[in-house]
Amino acid sequence: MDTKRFYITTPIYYPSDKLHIGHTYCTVATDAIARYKRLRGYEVMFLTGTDEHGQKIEEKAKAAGVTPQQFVDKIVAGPNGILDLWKLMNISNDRFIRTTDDYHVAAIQRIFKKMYEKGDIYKGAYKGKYCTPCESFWTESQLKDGKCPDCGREVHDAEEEAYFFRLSKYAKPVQELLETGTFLEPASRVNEMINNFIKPGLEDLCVSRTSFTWGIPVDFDPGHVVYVWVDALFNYCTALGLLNDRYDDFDKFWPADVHIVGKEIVRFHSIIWPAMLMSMGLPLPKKVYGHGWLVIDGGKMSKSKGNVVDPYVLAEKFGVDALRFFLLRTFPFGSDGNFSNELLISTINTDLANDLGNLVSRITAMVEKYFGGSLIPERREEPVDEELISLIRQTPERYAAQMDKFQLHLALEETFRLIQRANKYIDETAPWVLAKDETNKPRLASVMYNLLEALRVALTLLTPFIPQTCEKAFEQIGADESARTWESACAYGVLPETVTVRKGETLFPRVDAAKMLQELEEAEKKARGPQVKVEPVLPDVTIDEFAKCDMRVCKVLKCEAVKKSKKLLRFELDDGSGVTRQILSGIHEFYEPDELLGKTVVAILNLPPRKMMGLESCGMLLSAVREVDGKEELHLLMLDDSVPAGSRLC
RNA sequence: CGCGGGGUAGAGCAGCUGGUAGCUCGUCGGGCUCAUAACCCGGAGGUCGUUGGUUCAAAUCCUUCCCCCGCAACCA
Repeated sequence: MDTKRFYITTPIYYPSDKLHIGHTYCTVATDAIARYKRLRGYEVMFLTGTDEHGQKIEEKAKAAGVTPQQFVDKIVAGPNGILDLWKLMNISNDRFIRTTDDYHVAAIQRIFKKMYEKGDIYKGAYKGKYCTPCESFWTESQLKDGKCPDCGREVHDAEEEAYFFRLSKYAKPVQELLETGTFLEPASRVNEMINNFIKPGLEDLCVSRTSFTWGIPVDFDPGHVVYVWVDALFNYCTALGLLNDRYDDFDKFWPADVHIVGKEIVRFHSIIWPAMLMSMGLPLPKKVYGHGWLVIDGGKMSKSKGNVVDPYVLAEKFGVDALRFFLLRTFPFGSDGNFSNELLISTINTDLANDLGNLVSRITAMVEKYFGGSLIPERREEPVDEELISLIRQTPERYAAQMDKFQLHLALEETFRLIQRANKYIDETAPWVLAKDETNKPRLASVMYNLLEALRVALTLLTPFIPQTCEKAFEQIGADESARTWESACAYGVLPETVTVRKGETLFPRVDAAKMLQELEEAEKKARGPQVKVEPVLPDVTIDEFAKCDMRVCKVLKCEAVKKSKKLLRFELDDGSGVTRQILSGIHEFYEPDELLGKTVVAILNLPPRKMMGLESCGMLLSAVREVDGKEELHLLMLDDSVPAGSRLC
């Protein structure tokens, strides 16, 4: 019999910016499913990657003064980039595709040409509203008050030559696909697609652009680049080797078992994607699953609101497994979830520290205390054991039923029911009472064994979610590799009779909520950048009063530290008069004398001379000053060296 | 009438193929002391957004209105 195979994907993310907790959520969920399938014995292909072309990246790169390739390289492969993030989050993807990879580029050109030769891609004119200064096309609906949404200026009708995909041709089969079967889940998303997009009629889709160049060139028509649809969606196939020889398992893994996607791109995956596959004569993926979003205070996370949550900060503070667990335990996978630090902390404390971590801790402690670490083979069963044992037996099946529906939070709920039952069982059997009488040893051994078995099964089920912790905990309860399989999770009595435990480090320390919230706030403040305190504007002065200040450009002829002074520097300046002027300035904290030699600075000359540290200062150098995070910062005002000494400021 | 989702105990959510309203946190009280001040048991707290209807029976089906959120060509 063939090995059971499972192909699962995340979206390929757009690296125009650092990824946030929402991307992490999606990837972690996909990872848990992939790990679960491996546990179940499937040969899994888990793909993730990045969608690196497009106008936005071209613009961002330009603004940053680098090439688009350099720009995406940094975000994808640079320090704290996307690859690093997935490594940190312990993501077990088998492959990572970048749409700038050579094999993908070449394959997309072939796919585009194939669809063109078939007649499903044709050349036409893209009509829209054009903003000349922004060099951008907009649709009617994108306009803001009839004007360019970017710059607010007038737009005019324009058209450009472009290639179109005959999406309209596939409207009917796509509708049937959505209406019958379970292609798109959760089911609530189906109505949205049909009412919103299919019923009003599917228009042909613009699949090339000439307005920017950062994309895959249409090889038979210079000037055109392939637009996102064909480029990005087909990644799921090229990464397996479709029309390229980098990989060779397209036949093995295609069609995909499930594309996990965010709800905002459900449309592309449930309408455009199947249509394009139909055009190519390829089998359709078995399922598209649109998960919900993490929202904050009921509103969307966004840069402009400044409420974007950084996964690095959270992983560092709470640990990777705790973060993974929280994301998947707390929120129903299909719908939106309200993210908050308070909820994160309370989930960690309740489930991971109090229930799971503490259970491991109390059981291993008892086995060590009462048996010196290894159980005796003698047993004495009692009726009270029945309930626990029967739950141990039932849980894997219930868990699997939920996992197979991608109801990750419910699968975890089932698992924690077992963990809670085990905690209760300790109360029911009161091992510390049994331990007082030697003759109860066999009974005590039974109780401990049942508890260890409950833990073993629970840990196996948790492995896809918190792999690192489970490994540690398995060690502690004396479960070797063979006792960590799915098959053994479905059985009772797998651990050896005289199993040896070893109490280890605390798996999940309780989090001090008040302290942690404060730390997070500080970390966020730091991430947000320094807080600059700006002084209020002073009361008005008249132009005449201002004109009394004689501010002039000076050249630094000599600069040295004043002896015994921490702050003072002594300057000899050329103020244009021909006579050297001496000024003292308290800026030694910010500048060393050498670096100021020869600089062009500005000074007020007509202040009355003043003595400092026994030296006379004839004027004052001007600096830009402000308070950052409670500390004063200063920049000496310096001009271009081409400005001659003696020039007056007015 | 653009489309979709949602309004259920102090907070966050489940229930919604109709039949005495559940879960987690918090709160109050009790138990236990093996354990990460953890664990176990119990109590209090809800006219299930609003209007009308179907039914022996509605949070659950239909209807009126109100409020919140998202989407509306590419932010998971």
